[in-house]
Amino acid sequence: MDEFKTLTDIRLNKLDQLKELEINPYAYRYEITGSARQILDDVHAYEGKKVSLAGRLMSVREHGKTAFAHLMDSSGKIQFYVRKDKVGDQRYDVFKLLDIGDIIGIVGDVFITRTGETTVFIESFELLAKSLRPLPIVKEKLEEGERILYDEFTDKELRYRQRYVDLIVNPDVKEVFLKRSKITQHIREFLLNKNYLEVETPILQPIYGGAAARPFITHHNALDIDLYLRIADELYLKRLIVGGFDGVFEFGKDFRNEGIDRFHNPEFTMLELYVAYQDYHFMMALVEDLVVNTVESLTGGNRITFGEHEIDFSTPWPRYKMFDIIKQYTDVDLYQKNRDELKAIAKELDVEIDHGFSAGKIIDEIFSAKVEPKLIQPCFVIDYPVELSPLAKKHRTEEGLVERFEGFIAGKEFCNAFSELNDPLDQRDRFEKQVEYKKEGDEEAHEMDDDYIRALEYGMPPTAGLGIGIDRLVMILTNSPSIRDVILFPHMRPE
RNA sequence: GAGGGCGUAGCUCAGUCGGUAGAGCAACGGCCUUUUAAGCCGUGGGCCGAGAGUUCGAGCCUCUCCGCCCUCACCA
Repeated sequence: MDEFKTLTDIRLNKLDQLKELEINPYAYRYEITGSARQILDDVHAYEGKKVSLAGRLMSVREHGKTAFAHLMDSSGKIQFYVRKDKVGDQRYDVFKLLDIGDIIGIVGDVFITRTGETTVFIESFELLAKSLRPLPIVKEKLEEGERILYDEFTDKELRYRQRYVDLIVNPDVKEVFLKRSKITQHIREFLLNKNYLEVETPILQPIYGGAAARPFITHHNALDIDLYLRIADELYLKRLIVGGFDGVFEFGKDFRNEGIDRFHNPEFTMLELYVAYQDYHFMMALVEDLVVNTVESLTGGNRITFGEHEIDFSTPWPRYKMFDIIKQYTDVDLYQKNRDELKAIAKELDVEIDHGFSAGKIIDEIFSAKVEPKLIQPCFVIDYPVELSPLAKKHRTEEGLVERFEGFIAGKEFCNAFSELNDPLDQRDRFEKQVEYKKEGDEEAHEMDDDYIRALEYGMPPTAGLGIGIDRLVMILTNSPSIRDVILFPHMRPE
């Protein structure tokens, strides 16, 4: 065998040998009767019965003219036992040409070995797809109920670039993405049950808006115009409220041209929701309801472990006014302070700020540095400075503030919502201010959106709006320290 | 964008003071008919991330580049 240099060469040679035996190494279909999980969960019902399974060969322990092996299907791993005198000499030779990683189908009777493991004693098997690349071999041992892993596939770069391998050999990874799917499905059903309408709005937008971020730019050839990949769905969804829908939501991919770290991926999933005739108080209650419901559906309770923290989702979650909570953590009252005073306070508190920052931006910086990391248990921070929120409605009683809240869990923002600004004249003023900020060099400031103003001029009912960062929420609910652990194919530099 | 860490066999990792590249698992050959990190005997496998430099000699020292991770900054 020394003419074969690599493991893939050896497998290619086996492929040739199989073809010589007139075995198609890439079969067309295979009839199965169930899953590994079903059998393992109900051994007594299956014991002595014939089953047919298909999946990936994950381990082989040969013992002369017999072998024990594990087959893994989408539900889990199950052991099977193959014996030369059972499958026949020729087929046993074929079995020896199989490799870990091959996709095979098996037929046999369920029994329990004398060490107590549920096993399929196979009478026949079929190769369904030959694997040409060696999988990482992860071995595990059960010791006092603990699962001990040996040679676990841990290289993060390989795991993210070759997620398919990660999913094959690291069962916990699959678990996270099953949970992610359950979470979004649950949220969707929750909202549909409340009669909100799921809609789709443009990803390619001539004017981007709805958030403060730098966009990706693309080009439409036939029209010869630049378009932006959306940074938010907001302005389109509110046009739909103008159009007469009372409640709409969208699970949307947003794209922001910013740095990448363990909390940021260039494309990410945002749930946005708009409800006519409601305000931000209604929306806070809705968020509590939605999140608590989701946690319950996932865990059966209302507590979750995230890193070193125990998160308790019991409602009601505290509502902290932004200036109150800043005062609580810094002993400084920022309300009604002007920009120069705020600059001095920031310096005093050791919070770095740029020269161009507005008063609102300085307040936000102080909040982010001194308060946000402390907000471990679920809570809402409410009533933000108007400059930070060009799309939010003026506070009904507090001067200079808007009716906005952000939700925090484990020291990170996971949602943002407000009573939506529906006064077209005020909105035009706000946009004009944003345009000024932009001229002064704020790359994240809004552009003027004349069509959006036009829509508001026709009249938009009082509306409450919400955005939830789905990736962030999934991180918390799956105890994942990095956003890359909850995105199947996180962004990577090209190989 | 700045700072720190890492990159050695398919996987997980050693590699001393600069002196011929190592282990376990996987693979290959042999033995073994209820094993389970199966076991025993034997064998092969490397562009040491890439390139340049210092040196008689570089996996190791220096520089440049590439990729990943962490922290910070910007953001959700």
